Amino acid sequence: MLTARRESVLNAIVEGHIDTVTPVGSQHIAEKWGMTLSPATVRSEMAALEQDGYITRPHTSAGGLPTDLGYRTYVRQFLADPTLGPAEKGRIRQRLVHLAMDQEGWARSAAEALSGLTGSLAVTTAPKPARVQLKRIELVPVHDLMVMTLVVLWGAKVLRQMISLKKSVPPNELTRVSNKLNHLFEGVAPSDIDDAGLDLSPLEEDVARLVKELMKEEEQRDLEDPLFEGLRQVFEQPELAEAEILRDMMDILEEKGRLKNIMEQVYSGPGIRVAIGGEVRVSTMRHFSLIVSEYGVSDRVKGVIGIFGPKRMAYRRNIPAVSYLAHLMSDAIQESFPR
Amino acid sequence: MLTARRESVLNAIVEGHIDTVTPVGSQHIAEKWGMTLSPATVRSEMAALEQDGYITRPHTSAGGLPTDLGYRTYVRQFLADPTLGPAEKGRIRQRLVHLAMDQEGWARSAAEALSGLTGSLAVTTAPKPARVQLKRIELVPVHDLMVMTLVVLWGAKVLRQMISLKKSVPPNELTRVSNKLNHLFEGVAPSDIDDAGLDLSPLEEDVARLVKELMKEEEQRDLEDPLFEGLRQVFEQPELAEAEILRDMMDILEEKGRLKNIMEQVYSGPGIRVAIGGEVRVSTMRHFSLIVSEYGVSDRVKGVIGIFGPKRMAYRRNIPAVSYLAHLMSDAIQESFPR
DNA sequence: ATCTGGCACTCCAAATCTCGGGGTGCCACA
DNA sequence: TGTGGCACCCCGAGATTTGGAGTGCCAGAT
Repeated sequence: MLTARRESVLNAIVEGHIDTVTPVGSQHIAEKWGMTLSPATVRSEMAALEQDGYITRPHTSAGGLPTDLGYRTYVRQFLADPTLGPAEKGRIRQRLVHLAMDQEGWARSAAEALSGLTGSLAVTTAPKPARVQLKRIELVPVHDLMVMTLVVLWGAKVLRQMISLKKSVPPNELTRVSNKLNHLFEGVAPSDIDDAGLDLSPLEEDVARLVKELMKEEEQRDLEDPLFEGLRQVFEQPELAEAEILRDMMDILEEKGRLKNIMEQVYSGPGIRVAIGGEVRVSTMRHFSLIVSEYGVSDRVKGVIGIFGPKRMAYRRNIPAVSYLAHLMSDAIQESFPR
Repeated sequence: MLTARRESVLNAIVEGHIDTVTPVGSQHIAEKWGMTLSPATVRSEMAALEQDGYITRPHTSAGGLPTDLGYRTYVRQFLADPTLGPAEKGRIRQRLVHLAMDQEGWARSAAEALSGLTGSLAVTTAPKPARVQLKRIELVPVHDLMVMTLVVLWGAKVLRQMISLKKSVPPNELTRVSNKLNHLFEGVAPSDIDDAGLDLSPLEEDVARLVKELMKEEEQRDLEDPLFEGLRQVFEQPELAEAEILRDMMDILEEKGRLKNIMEQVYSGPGIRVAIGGEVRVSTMRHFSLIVSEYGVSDRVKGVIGIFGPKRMAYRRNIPAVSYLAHLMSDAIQESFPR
């Protein structure tokens, strides 16, 4: 049974731990309370909290530490109502300047704002349109048996892939091929690329197939690669003195794929999500939390923005910040992707 | 006076320190020597080395630690002759597979090979052609007052920049503009873009100017942005337990610009270079060393590859590895950029 | 039926102390 | 010029101590 009082004791424990790093004892809590409750009473509440799995103790006769479940219940209140003071809102808006930037620029700018504001490691992915449409194909000879295929999509995304040829092809022939294909396929979606009955040369066919392949892949992926900002700050966190924890973090951050994978597990649909420690089935996340929110315009374009850090992070500030920034991004995108 | 014997004592100190992490005393050295010299004699040599600034002592009556100068003299021998055993060569070649990769792919593959082989943090920049030449201009509308300009260069590099328009321009007008400019400027170098007497519309002029600007910038930069590989491994290094040293490292690695700057200070021309600790005037480099080598084909295309790590790194292995890999890269490039 | 003050007890973390060993410097001698 | 010997230094790893923060529980107050 989680009575109201018990819950506020839990809150005090979580917040106490967040800003002292150490286990927090009954006295601290009673004091924070303005002594409307005695330490002894708090102790009995703590015993109950431990019983029910909200807190643990590092050893008998030590203060309490929140468990994942403890954090979860603590966090719930901010998820329910992630509103932000107007002052904070202003501060965020101020930091988020993205005039004349491409989409990756937006993502970077958002990450910078978020990181600067919360002092944590911010993670964002650039907005990615759900449907892809061909703008132009470009064939650039690299040397006689190698050609780089560039596929420019609407939205200014560029895909690239090398082709190796069996035999040398002169540049002007390449130009002819790309012109022909551009003519045939301009503005087309990957499913509409169909070379049946078009009477294409073998090279033309190869290129068409490759382009279709690349575009399909692009359409399949649902997030761009994440980029992060504020790595340095996260090292200030005391938990990273632990070699093992540091290793875990590097494991997650070293290749984008890992982080992306975790983000995909967590975000699932609009709204703000939090994954706390072991809640996501990745062992290296044990000591960390991830706050993420999707942003974008439903079904047309989306990205994800979030904060990664030790479980002992400032949820109270971070959750509303992520939430608000996601809204700002969505608004900006709404304006930029009309139609 | 650095006699031959004194120098070999220095070598023993450096290598001893490299693999024990601790200061190294006269006994160790004498033993390593097979006891052809007594510890007492070694001590007097060490006194001289300290006198001349090759080593320091953390306190009276402790073993010796190499200074930057000490490392420098130690390293000199490998710089003079950075040859590698055929076995090692084979192992490197084996790791370096870059068929059908673009140039950034090469750089990444090289970094992976280097990192995997030496267990250090490898840094590379993609090969960058010295001269730039226009392949194609692409104008992609983003929304009615925003257009993304893509500039495709020979070598398949793509530059991108947003333009904001004063008033809306229909897509087919954009296509017309890009077609016209492509017609005029295809294959041209930035200095040859000259809109005088060409009778261009204001928009055409703007785009032409922008393209010229972008290409000039591109020509000016002499290195691509560095990318690195093997971050996790460098954290295994015991020196990074020191919070301050760790912070210094994050400072250098967090934004590419910083690292690039240091690399540019160090590399200066073909051949292999080493910067040890304070030798480069960047305070955060105090505890670190950087081995770099240019690669490429003289005056036509170049990049840089290197290893970053604590001063106490395996120069003996790392220097030849960097050197050999640079050669491999140069050869590969030679093949791929004929003409 | 709850809450509280009091008390005995636990455990950690920091401070202090001890001590062995790896190191030096120097000197006298081959 | 190199070496053995010797006195001495000083760090670092344990061992020991100690103070404080904390608990659990009980008996009495509300």
